[in-house]
Amino acid sequence: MVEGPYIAEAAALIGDPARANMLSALMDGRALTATELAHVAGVTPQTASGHLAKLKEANMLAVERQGRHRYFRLAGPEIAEAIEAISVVAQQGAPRHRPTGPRDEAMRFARTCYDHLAGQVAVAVVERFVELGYLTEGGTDFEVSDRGIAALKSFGVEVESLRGKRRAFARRCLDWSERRAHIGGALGAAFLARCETKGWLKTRVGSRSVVITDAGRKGLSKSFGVVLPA
Amino acid sequence: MVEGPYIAEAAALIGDPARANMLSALMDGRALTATELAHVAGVTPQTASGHLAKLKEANMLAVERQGRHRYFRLAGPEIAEAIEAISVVAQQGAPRHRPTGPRDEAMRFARTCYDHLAGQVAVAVVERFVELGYLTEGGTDFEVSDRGIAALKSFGVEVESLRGKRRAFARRCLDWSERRAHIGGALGAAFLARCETKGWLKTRVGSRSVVITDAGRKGLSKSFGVVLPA
DNA sequence: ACCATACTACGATGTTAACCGAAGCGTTGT
DNA sequence: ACAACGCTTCGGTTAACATCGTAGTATGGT
Repeated sequence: MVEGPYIAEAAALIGDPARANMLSALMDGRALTATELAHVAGVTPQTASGHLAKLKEANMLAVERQGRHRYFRLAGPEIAEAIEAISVVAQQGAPRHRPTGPRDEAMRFARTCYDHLAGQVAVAVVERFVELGYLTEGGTDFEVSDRGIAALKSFGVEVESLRGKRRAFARRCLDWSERRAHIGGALGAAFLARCETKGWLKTRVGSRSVVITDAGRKGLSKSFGVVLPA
Repeated sequence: MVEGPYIAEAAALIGDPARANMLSALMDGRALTATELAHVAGVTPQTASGHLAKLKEANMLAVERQGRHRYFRLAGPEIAEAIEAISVVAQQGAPRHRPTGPRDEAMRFARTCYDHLAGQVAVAVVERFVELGYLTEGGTDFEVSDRGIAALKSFGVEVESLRGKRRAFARRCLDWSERRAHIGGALGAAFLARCETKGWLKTRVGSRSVVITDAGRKGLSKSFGVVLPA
């Protein structure tokens, strides 16, 4: 079992409160500056700089410089998945003071996961799409049927143009709260983006939770027959 | 983002080399005694005792006492999944001295994951089963068709008797090395157990890697048409 | 040219926790 | 009853590391 130490190294990196806060803040897939991350972590910029260097060294973060800013984002979906998996054990791990506040409620209902939609809404959409025969679940990814391609096209997402990219096309992403799969990858990102431009969903800055507008509820119901809980 | 600290707590627990070694050793789902775990971790029994207490406190491990021994095992499949997910980022994280020894080769080919089969062999079996229409992939679990139930019955696994249990029936479990799903849950465990009693597979003590016997190669090919790499 | 901003490098400090030795408790075997 | 074994608790030592203050470099704005 030579892998133990390597696992420990990676886990220890996530295991610091400041770094965990930074990673959590990046879970929506956006890129944040070093100072912003210092703020969410509750440490000074100097300290944050050190943490970010370590996370970058371990290839957990990717960095992009823009003028005098340095934007950090998660290096890939695998990082997000690992953090979600840890969330699951952290959740059931400690049955102590864990006030399920309104924010948690909102998070459960709809949130971003890296750059795609997650939560009850995301799962409801996937289930409906499978029901309609738009999607089938194969391997680690979803397959989109011809009917699905047509439906998504009329919705405003060009499936074919997403395929060529290096990025996974329609990855299955396990939902932290629902424990069911939702759509990640390029298709998941495109779907979320399209919902936003249509005004169906609104993302709030500084939070992963997503608000469904009235138009969104009606649209999801009318276009796809998706039934959302009240 | 109130969840950061909780994630950090869980990750830090996994982030200690001694504890990571213990958890790795338990990844095959067996239960080990405290002293055995002390040995694999490379620490004294006193130190191990402290670590085990913490892991138990966090509900990552379950304990069972038997005489003067205390047997520890992973508290559930979620723990195993989290560790696998961390393995993925640890893998791609550090491209330094990582000698892919023969043990790693063997692990990639066939190993146990908690209590079911993983690696190239496991993935090959799943793909073939899907191809034959025995399985379909739905949500977080697989569905077994009538044809699949019949085939498994003649193989020696009673699918129906597995359903009632509290445990997930046929969970999709993402493969660390292959990055494709294989069968976990009660069905995965039953399949592995049946392969062992038939003499198709041999598990080695103290290692997660699994050996395929000649009978196993022939049997998998003959019964299911599974093609294994040389 | 000047200053403000964003970030990084270095050094000092303080806290945390892993570790082991010694000793204690409970169980098993003779 | 006694010894052996498995495991846990306690105390003290040591090493690692997160943190911040000071100081430095680079970029952007005026």
